[in-house]
Parts: sequence; structure tokens; C-alpha cells
Amino acid sequence: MRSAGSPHRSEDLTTKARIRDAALARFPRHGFGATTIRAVAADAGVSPALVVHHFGSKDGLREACDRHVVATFRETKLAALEDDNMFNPGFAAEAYTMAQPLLRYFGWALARGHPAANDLFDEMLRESTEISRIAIARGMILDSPDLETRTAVQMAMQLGMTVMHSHLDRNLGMDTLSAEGIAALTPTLLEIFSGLFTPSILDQVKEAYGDRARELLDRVGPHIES
Amino acid sequence: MRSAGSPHRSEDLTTKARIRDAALARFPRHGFGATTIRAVAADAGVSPALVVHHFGSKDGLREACDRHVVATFRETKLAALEDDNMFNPGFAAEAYTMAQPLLRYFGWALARGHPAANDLFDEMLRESTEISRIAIARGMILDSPDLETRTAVQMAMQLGMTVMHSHLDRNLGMDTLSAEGIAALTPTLLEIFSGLFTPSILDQVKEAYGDRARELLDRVGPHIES
DNA sequence: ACCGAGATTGAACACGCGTTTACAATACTG
DNA sequence: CAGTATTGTAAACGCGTGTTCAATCTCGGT
Repeated sequence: MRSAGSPHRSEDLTTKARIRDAALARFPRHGFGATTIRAVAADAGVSPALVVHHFGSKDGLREACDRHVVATFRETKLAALEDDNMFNPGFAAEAYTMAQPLLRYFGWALARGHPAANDLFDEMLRESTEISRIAIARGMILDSPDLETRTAVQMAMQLGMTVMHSHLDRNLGMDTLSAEGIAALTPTLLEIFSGLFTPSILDQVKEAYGDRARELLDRVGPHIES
Repeated sequence: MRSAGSPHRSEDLTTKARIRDAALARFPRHGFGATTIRAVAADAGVSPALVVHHFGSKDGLREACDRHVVATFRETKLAALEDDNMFNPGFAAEAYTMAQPLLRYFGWALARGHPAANDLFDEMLRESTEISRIAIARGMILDSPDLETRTAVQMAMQLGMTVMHSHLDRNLGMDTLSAEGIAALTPTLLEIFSGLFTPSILDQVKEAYGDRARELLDRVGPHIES
């Protein structure tokens, strides 16, 4: 799988990017109103005026965050599509390993219903549906008379889970947005959605995910009539 | 099923309750910071000073909203438990019919991770797990080697769906928080979770929900070995 | 009729915010 | 090196905010 391509060490980032990243972390944690330009500037180690100089206004800063997150998600998703990794069972864990602040911000933007995030949701939904169709054709998941609705609900649920991640963390005693957390949770997700998989892919998954998945998936699963 | 018991016509409410309801609607829509006491007061048709007189401060107002929503949810949930309606397939539709502002606010509070909402989440999770155990004993859903995790993930997903409801609404062309929306979506939810149901309860559900559910559920479903 | 307590208000205050402006330092370019 | 754009800063301004306060209104109890 291709790397996201963006630098991760903060000393490699331009001042503008450092300001943006500081805002990216603060907005979802404190909300838009409670996030002050002065605080963002302090996080980035610059003066408040420089924030305005680079982004025009506080709203401009938020829009820049929106655009950056949306663009990064799009790129990551496209890369995944190109490499045909969408059907790799371990894909989710790797994909979610991308910087957690981005995920947190994305969930926040979706919950806020910002136009740019709306567009991304809709685009992701269209692609998700298309991918579901391909997976059906490949005999991996089961068809549905209303695949659009099923995919939409499933996507809303999985993204919603991201927004609720702190509650999962607290109750499961782990960081569910980390790579290890995703890996630990994947068998359970497969168990929950087991009714939608074909028996053959379920066998493959049991093989791929080891004992824990086999244990969880032995009792449940799809049942095709005929 | 018992009614929630709270009056719905605004002219029946005390001024204090009207202020609280105005805040209840504004906080999730505009966020805490962007919600001004003056705007809440205008919505309730009172002066800004009266808001402070009744709730002490803006934070006090938010806390009052938190308490009210959490308490209402608890009451509704207890009533449902008492009446043993938790296993009625049509329960969700009725339960969700309660005032939508409450649902919106609850989702917002959960996403914010407010302590009071945290407690309610944890309590709901504990009860959900207990209910799952009962449902397993009654042969309605399938057991799991890690029922706690499965229940937690399922709950986070379903609550997260509430937070994401606007995106579902936009893409499905309906109001998914209304009684009709819930009813329309329930067959799809059953389809998604079909792997967790026992065949017998799935048959019952097909019977209860009519042609659309039967259509959706005919292809998928659980498969118990032996 | 009187009183007192709670409900309600308009005006004002103090503070922190986003933003502006003028100015200094640095980096780039011919 | 001169000239110029870019990057950065300190200080101040104006505005909207949460909040306070004294004053008025409402109305049940005696």
C-alpha cells in the first residue's frame, strides 16, 4: 500500500502547515467557538497576527482545515483503489493508521455537516456502493434488493463509530483508532456484519485473521437459501 | 407503551422550560461557542438577563440541558424495560419517535464526550449487554465469545448513526429520525445485523415487517453449524 | 389593601475575541 | 549588493459577548 506521502515530523512542516495542524487538533477537541486564534497561534509557536496573515480569518482557517482533510482522505482512498486494496481484509487497519487527528477532524466535520464534508460523504457513498457491487460480482458479499440503502446505513454507522470512538475506548480499555485497536476490533466488525458475507469469503477471513476471528465467526454467518 | 409524559405544546411549558428547549435546539445546531445567550433568549421570547437568572450562567444552561436530556432518556428507557418492550421488533420506531431535538442533542453531547453523557453511554452499554444475554437465553440472537465487545461496537455504531443522520437523510431522501424513517430503515438494519439473529426470530421478523423485510432478509441471515 | 418573593427587564460593565495596522526581520532575485 | 516580496511581530481598536445590577412587574397569602 502506498504511503499517504505527507511528512509527519513537525520540524519538516512549513509554518503555515504547522498552524493548520494546530487548528486541526484544536477544532474537534474544543469546538469552533471555543478555539481561539491566540491558542492556535500559541500551539504553533507563532503570533496571532500570523495566523490571520496566512489564512485571512478564523473561518478561512477552518476552511483550510476542511480542504486539507478532505483532500487527504480523497488521496488516500484513491491510492487504495488504485492498488486494489479495497478487498484486502487487512486494509482497514492500515488505512486507519493515517494520522488520528485527521480522523477526529473528519468525524467532527461530518457531525457538523459542513458542505465540503457533505460532498465527501456523498462521494464516498457512491464509491462504496460501486465497490459493494464489485464485491458482489466477485462472490464476496451477498446481494441486496436495496443495496444503496444498505451501503448508506453501513457507512453512516462506521463513520459514526469514529465519532463515538472515545466511548468505545473508555469501555473497551483500548485506543480504537490506533492500528492495534483497529486490528483488535476487526474480528468483531466481521462478526457483526457476518450476515452479509458469502461463506467462502468468511472462510478466507477466518484463515486470515487467526484464532480470535475463527472463534468469533464460527457461530454466526450467512445462510444462503439454495 | 407508556408515553414519555412530557408536554409537547410549547404554551404548556414554563418560561424556564421554554428557555431550556430553545437552548436544546440551538446547541447542537450551532455549537456551544456560537450559541449566544441573547439568541436563546430571543428564541424563547425573553430577555437575556432572565436566562442567567434561571440558569446562573451559560455553562449552567448547558448543564441543565445535559441533565434534562439524560434524565429523559433514562426515564424512557426504564419505561421500555418495565413494559418489557425491548424485544418488540417495532420498539425502536416508537422509542425514536420521542422529540427529535432530544435525539440531536444527545448525539451532540455524546460526540462532545460530556461526563454526564459518558455515564449514560456506559449505563446504556451495561443494560444493552444484559439485554443481549437475555435475548440469547431466549434464543433470539446468537451468542458470542466476546459479547461485551460486540455489544459495545454495535451501540457505538447505532448511536453514531444518529449523529450522521443528516447525511443519511440527504442521500436517502427521507427524515431518518422520524417515525416513518425509522420504520423504513428497520428492515435494512435487520438485514445488516442478520448474521446475529437466530433463524426462528428472523422468520418472526419477516412475518412482522411484511414484504419489504422478507425481500431483504431472504438472501441473508445466520447459519448455525449443527 | 398590603406585602413580600419570585419573575422579568433594560441599561451598563468588563473582558476577550477577531481583526487591523504599522513596522521589523528574513529570504529571494537580478 | 540593492530592491522587493515574504514572513513575522507588537500594539491597539472595535465589537459582541457573558454577566451584573437596580428597578419594575405579577400575584398569591393574610
